[in-house]
Order: sequence, then structure tokens, then C-alpha cells
Amino acid sequence: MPELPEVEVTRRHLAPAAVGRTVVRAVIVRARMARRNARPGDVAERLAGRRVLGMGRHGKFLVGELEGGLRWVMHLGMSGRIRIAGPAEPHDAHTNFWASMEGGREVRMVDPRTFGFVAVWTPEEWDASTMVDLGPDALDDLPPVGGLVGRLAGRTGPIKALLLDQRLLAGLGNIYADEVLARAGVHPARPAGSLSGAEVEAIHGAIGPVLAAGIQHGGTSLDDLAYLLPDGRAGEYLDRLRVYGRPGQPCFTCGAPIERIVVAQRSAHYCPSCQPR
DNA sequence: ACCTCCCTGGCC
DNA sequence: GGCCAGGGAGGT
Repeated sequence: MPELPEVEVTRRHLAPAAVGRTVVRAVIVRARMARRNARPGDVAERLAGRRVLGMGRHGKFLVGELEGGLRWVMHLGMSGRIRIAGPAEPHDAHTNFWASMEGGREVRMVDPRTFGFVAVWTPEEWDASTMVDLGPDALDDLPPVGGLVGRLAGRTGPIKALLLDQRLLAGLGNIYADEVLARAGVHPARPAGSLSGAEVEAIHGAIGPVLAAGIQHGGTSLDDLAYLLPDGRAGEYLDRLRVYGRPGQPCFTCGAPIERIVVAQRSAHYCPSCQPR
């Protein structure tokens, strides 16, 4: 399930394959993937013949800069991944979009559940999209701890729900939110406004190291292998997760069994001893 | 601040 | 055969 680290790893592979190159041809295989364009046909039409000037990321969104002020936006949703391959390599199942780049290589989007999308937006369409509601990028633009304290003050919702809210901070998903709270020693269901300054500081301080470690290990490929690196390798952060996906197994710090509860309609994993309520 | 929907592979 | 996983949009 691609979150900030998986998307960043993807971006680092995608950039050299795409930046400075012209899109020769783009194909939407599954119409639903282009649903975020008012006219879905615009996606392939606008990509064709355009040079990619840059490939950035905001939270979980890949954002390519195209000639003519257009932006090429991709989100991997739950089950999506980017695959970069030679044209002769067979398409993986559920290759719902592909673009052949100048030089011959193909950028392919594989996404069985089709929660992801690919869009090409004008500046006006970008401004009308939810992209402008995204909070600062959790890795590249993490606000100082004081800013976080201010935005959590008075909030009654569980801290985990706020960490997942992309309008507050962009990039954390279910895995890394659990890992950040584990590292910070904060229970996921704690009302955000009830956290002490020291606790907010611990959360703030955990975000960078958790995300950086995820990136360093190529992201988290779960057993379903829905997420893979663009070259087909699996990310290896799974082995280093402290709490996510480990219910009933011993906490690495104290040995207490990890618990799983539901917070904000999502599974939450934590150590009941290291993260007291 | 909640809830529902979208979608499919994998698992019980 | 049915349920679960879940990011984000849209609704109430």
C-alpha cells in the first residue's frame, strides 16, 4: 500500500526514466484510471508528444511537470505500482495505463483495485482539484513542532485519525502512522488535543526517521506484493515494522503482545505497554 | 466528525 | 461463498 516512502522510492526510479524525455505515446487501458480528468480522453492526448520537465512528489501524489504548464498527476491508491520496463517485456496483469518514452522504455501503472488514477491537468484544473487542500509534505516540508502543536490543540479526534488526514500533513498512511506512534510511544486512540507538548514533540521527531528508514529500505512490500519497486524488486521495510501487521507478537522493546484495534475505521497496531492510553 | 462507496485478490 | 484490506471523494 503505497505511502510516502513507497511513492518516493517510485519517484526516484521514475525520474531518470522520464525527466528530459518526450512521451511518445500514452494509453489508458482501463477507462476508470482516467476518471479524475473531466474528459478522460485528455490524459493520453495531452501526454503524447510532450516533454517531461520534472518529476516531483507531494505526499502520496506523483507530480510530473510537462511542457506547456500541464501537470501529470499519478496516485497509486491501495494496490497500485509503477513499473518501468522495456517495450518487449510482457505487461503484468492489471497494467491499466502505460506511456512509452523517448528512448523506448515504458512507464506502466499496474493497479488491480483501481483506487489509483492518472491525470493531466491544466493549472486551472489543478487549482480546482483537492491537491490544493493537501497539507505540507510530511518529509520535505514538515512544519516546526510548534506548528503541529497549534494544529492539534483543541482537536478531540484520535491522534491517528489526524495523522492520516492529508489536509494536516501529506504522506502518512496506515502503516507509517502506526509506526510513528509506536516510535513516539503514543497510543493511537488518544484525543489529539490531550497530548502533552512532549508527546507532540515525540511524534514530530518520529516522522522524519520513520519515513527516511522506509525510503532507505525500498518501502514496505506486504506479503501480497501489491507494492513493488519500479524494477520489480520487493521493498524490505516489512521486516523492520515495529507494530503494523504484528498483532499478538511480542513488542521488540518490552515483549508485551502487540494489540490491534480499529481507529477511524482503520486497523491500528500498538504496544499496550509502551503506548499507554 | 463521522459514514459509505469504490474495487479485486486473497484468505477463511 | 463471504469477508477483509484501505486512500480518498463525496455525502450527511
